[in-house]
Amino acid sequence: MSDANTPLPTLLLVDGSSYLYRAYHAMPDLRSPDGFPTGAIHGLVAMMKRLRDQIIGSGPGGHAACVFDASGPTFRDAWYDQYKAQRAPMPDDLRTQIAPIHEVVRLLGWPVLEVPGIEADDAIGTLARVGAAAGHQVVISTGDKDLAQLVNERVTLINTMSNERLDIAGVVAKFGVAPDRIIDYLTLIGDTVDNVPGVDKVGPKTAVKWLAEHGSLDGVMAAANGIKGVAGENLRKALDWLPQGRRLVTVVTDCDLSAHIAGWPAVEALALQPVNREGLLDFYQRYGFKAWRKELEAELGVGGSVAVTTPGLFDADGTGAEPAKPDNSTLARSYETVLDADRLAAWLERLQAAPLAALDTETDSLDPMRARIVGISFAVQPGEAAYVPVAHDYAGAPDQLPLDAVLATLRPWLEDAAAPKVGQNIKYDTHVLANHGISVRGWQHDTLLESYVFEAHLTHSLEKLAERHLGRRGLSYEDLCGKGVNQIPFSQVDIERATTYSGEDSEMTLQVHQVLHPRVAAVPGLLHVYRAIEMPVSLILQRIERHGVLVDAGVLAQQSHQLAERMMQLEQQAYEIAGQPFNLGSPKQIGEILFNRLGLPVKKKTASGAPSTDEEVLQELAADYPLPARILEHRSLAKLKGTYTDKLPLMVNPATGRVHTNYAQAVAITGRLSSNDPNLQNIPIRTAEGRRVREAFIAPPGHVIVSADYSQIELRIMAHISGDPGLTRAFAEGLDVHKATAAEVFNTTVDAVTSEQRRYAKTINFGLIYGMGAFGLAQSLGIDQKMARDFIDRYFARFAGVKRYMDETKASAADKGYVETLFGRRIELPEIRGGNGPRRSGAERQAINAPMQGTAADLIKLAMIAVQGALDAAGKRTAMVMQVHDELVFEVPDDELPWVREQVPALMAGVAQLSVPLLAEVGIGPNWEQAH
DNA sequence: CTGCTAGCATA
DNA sequence: GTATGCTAGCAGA
Repeated sequence: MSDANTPLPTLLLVDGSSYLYRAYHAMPDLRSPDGFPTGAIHGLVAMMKRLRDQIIGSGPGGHAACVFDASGPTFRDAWYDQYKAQRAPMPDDLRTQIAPIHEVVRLLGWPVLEVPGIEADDAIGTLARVGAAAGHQVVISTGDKDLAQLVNERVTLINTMSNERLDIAGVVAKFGVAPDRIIDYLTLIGDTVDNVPGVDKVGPKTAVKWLAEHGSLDGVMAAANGIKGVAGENLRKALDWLPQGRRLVTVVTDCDLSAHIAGWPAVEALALQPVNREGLLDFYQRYGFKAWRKELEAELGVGGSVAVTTPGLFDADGTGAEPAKPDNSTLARSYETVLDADRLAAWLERLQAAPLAALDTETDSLDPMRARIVGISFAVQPGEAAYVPVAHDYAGAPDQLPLDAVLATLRPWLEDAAAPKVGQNIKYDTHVLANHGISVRGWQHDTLLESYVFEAHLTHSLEKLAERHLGRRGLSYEDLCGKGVNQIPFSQVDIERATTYSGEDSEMTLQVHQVLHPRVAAVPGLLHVYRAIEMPVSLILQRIERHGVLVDAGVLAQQSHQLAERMMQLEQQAYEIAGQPFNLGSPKQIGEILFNRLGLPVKKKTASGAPSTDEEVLQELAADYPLPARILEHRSLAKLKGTYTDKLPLMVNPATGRVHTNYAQAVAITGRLSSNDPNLQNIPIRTAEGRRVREAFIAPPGHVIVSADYSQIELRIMAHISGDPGLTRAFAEGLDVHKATAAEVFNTTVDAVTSEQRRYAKTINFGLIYGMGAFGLAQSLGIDQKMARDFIDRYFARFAGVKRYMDETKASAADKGYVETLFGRRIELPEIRGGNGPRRSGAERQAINAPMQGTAADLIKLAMIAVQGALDAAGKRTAMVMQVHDELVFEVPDDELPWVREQVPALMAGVAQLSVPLLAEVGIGPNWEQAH
């Protein structure tokens, strides 16, 4: 559509910045002959050419501007220090394309505007206001909804990507409010991209409803007290913020641009210029846009008109020779489907010659122990990959090489420790191949772990890594297989699409590694953690998981039975007291019975406002009423039964008769592992009934369970890092550290410390590790806050080094934005510099805790490496079967027990020389419970 | 069927 | 008051 029929001259304003990312992500990873990234340039040029044609027409004349954000802070940053704080930095591959983009847009004849300190939106707002006042029909091309607030009789929006056009009626249709209420609308819902909060839990629906009811934001705010529900409550909480939010989302239309546009504010200053063909020719030459160059040469040869042609936006090389494919990300790459033995042999040669090869398996299951291979992909250089399907079985699927033949061919390479390999989450692929009898060797790198070490606080899926580091978006698993009920197994995915997907996975893994590894290696501490800790631990975890642990399902079944009986009794008693049956598993129904029917006092509320029935509350009520105690006991038994005694037997792998947990190595930001399916790191121990679950974790005949755990490891680390003399001495002398703490705080001797004093000191010690304040201590000791404050003060007076550590850590974290473990692992704390109080306090507590928790994690990982290394070197059959943060559990053949009980604690204690001794204690038994 | 909350298990 | 993962209930699709 063109505006040729409108009587007013057109002013076309392009929000260049809003299209940068879109073009970048939409385009394949194009490169100039010398390797310079050109995808975003290509996308922008195609779009600018088309826009000029569509809106202005191909003849001379017309007014326009292409506006970009400048780098650096703007006035909004000064208004609000969290503005755009969550935004990821621009990928390097995009950043380098910005200067060429400005250049080429100018060559195409466009006035280009980029004003330091002023955002593109505000510049556009100003240009639009002035243009409209000067009698122009203003068309704003943007992908950003925020600019809808500028729409009026003279101003329309057009989204060039989607071809959507918005006038006043269009805005009402799309957003449900008129353009002059868009600011109010945006203020209410907030802007997550720019990190501007709105009203919590209020989205487009509620915002539109409120604005319809109350006319405007001011109307809504005035009516705040009358608005019911959670949304109303959140609105009242947000009242102080909203004026500032409104200011942030309001586009400024009176910026001073005169220093940046010669002749401004005359609209004539924005006249479109003729295309600079010579300059453009040279530009196309430099960046390898061959098709456009030819086209321009042809035009120059004919010496014809100024017509600018418009190849499709997604026409990757601009030749127009191929129709644009819906999946543009696969263009310009070469992925081969390997269906015969010759091609497989050819790829094997390439793999064997490669300095580093990426591989990825596609399977029929997420469970690493049960997954069967459906296909394997490889990449040895960017842009190229092979996919070897072996088990696609949909109707019409081509004949594939048999899995056995493929593995037989590849085995020499897969098992060659001298053949360097990289993968994304190599632990999984190692399991999968092990399921088929292949022991993969030669893993050099894992992009999952590179990313985890580099920025643990982010997510590490290959999809995200490719976006973050390659600026690339591949096919997603969901694209291929769908989700939920409609999900199909990978074996039913069309082989051509599977080739693209799996090929991309391998190829992107290789490329992510090429980008990420240098960044890890640039920081010596990170490289050390990656190479000397995470990579070796990954292999050990694979072995632990694969070995599994023996669980006696019979013992658990019996416990389940006993639990069920006791729960029935409790239920009957509860129904009698309540006078009616109710679901003891429902906090909601418990609340109804307790607080409404029986009229017990409400002690506290949950986050969403319901009366809380948590343990603390029920404990308190149990002193005065009979029902809460029954509920408490029932709840704890239900937890045991539901989570452990019923569930664990179901997790026994029928093929091995064992339970194989999965350790997540890249989840916890402090460096800890986490365990899932099942979680073996939260098996009960505190209560007697719970503890019995551990009786089911047994050693097979001729073996024993050995548990070795670090004693007080985090407190020892605190002593080491802080250098506090009192704490150091307590450990050096081998004292009971809680008693020693109590003796200091209560000004008595170690021998005279009462058990209550020790309990207090223990709570303080733990609290300190968590960055606790007086409130928290008071809460957990059940004392008043002043008393708690007093304890803390006395503690810090006696252990001044600890106090100094806390203060210095907070200061250093605020200064650097991260904290470190003893071994150089970094924990980013983006919110420690953030304005908002509670969040910053939270980050400060993390700053205190993370070095201790993280160093403990580093130490036990080093212990795993040391112990497994010693076991292998000595040719022992002892197997490491679990890790529980400060504890390692082994399944030990009887004859190896002397070696293990001697060596393991020594190895654990010897992984680091701190200023206090490390101590590991050993327990031995027929099951895990008795090994403590 | 999916996603959320409340509650609770561990270090 | 740090770091996790899992379950039942329940609401909205």
